[in-house]
Amino acid sequence: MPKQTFFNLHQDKRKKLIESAEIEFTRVPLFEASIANIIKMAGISRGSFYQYFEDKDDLYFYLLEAKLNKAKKTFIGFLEKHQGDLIEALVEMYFYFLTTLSDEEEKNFLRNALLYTSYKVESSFSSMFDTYLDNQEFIKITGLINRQCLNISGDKELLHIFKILSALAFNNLIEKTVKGLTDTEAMESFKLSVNLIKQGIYKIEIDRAEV
Amino acid sequence: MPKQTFFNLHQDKRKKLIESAEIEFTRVPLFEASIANIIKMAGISRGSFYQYFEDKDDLYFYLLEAKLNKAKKTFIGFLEKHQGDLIEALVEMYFYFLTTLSDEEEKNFLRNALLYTSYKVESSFSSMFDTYLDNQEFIKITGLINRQCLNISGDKELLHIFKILSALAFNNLIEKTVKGLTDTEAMESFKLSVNLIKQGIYKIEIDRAEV
DNA sequence: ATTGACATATGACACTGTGTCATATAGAAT
DNA sequence: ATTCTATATGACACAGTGTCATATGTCAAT
Repeated sequence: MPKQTFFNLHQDKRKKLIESAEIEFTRVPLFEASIANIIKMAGISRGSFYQYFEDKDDLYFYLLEAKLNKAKKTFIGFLEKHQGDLIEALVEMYFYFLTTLSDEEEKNFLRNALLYTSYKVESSFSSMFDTYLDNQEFIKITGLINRQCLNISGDKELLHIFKILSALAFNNLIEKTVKGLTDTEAMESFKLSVNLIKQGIYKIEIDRAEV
Repeated sequence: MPKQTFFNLHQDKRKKLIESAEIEFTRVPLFEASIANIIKMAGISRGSFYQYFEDKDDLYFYLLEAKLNKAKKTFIGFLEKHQGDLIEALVEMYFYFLTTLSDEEEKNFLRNALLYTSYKVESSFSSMFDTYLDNQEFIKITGLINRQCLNISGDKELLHIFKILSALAFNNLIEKTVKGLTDTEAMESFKLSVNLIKQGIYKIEIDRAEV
């Protein structure tokens, strides 16, 4: 978390610093990003940077967290829109990432985050549930979900389904990025996977009721 | 890929270098690893290092690739053992990672790889299929798989199922690592997810035959 | 308006690390 | 012995990080 000094900063200065950081982290992934570039762009001194942040990571994860929180809000919106259908919401979320976020800069920031800190990105997203076990946000989200269409017996299964689906979404995004698939190809691939998961991958002839 | 000079090296020297690199990459992830440490341990000069490898990444991914190839071979073994049951093979593979690989050093190397270059690790593993489309290895693997118990219509679906399952396995491994779960907890979590995928997550009352 | 106390700003610096290059050495082939 | 080629070396130029002594700004109290 940035230090208090950073939050005391005049809005303009803070904004310029954030923008400079975004440019740098869009250009290259975290480990290649240089503080020198950021402070040059923002027009502040090296010493000041360390008044505001612990180090490069501090700034980076602050930015990333903000973007992820925005994404989570968007997701909750989709959940409401689809009357709690988790899968429909996730499919639309995936689509949203592919298209609405198709602004090149934003995309490259995401790409750098996904490839080099995927575990942070994904665990932040998929832990939307289990980190907020006690607060309103958790209740809000789980309350939204329509459980009737899901083959689950309790909260534990619900959590797992959410994890499976977000794992799938993130892995598809990474695959798209690495292989340079088009949006359409990525979307189709994702839908195919989701359908397989919906139906179940094991062939069984008997009536599902016995499960 | 290391340069020819590296492969021309006397076996002892090469082995010592590899071991030194493993120690360093076990200590810290790629981006924090230092060539200085590796050459100090291996007792070679800085210049020599650059005779053998393009850079740090070159050495790292050479080691990683070797470990992944070993893992792939192990997986094929499990596939044979379980008469082509993809899921049983993967569950055992996951178990193998958790236990057989429980030697602390090896584990930390894996941890560093998973957290910071997960996309490389996973795409290397899950592309076991689609990168070898033409060669014997592909035929060997797909030939091994028992399709009768899978709810698929062709190779495309098979590929997706494999991707889904490996995404799940890797994400579970990462979750275990990040959250510090015990082997048992991780195994249970993985099995729960796998069962959900087997059965399908959508509740349907009708006979599956109509799908 | 001056003082003092505190917050903020600065860039030189010590340090660690990378990749290169001119030079040295070894080995094999003739 | 000589020449040719492969390999070895560490000093060096460069780039980056985090720190610190010092400077500057701010503002409340007198």
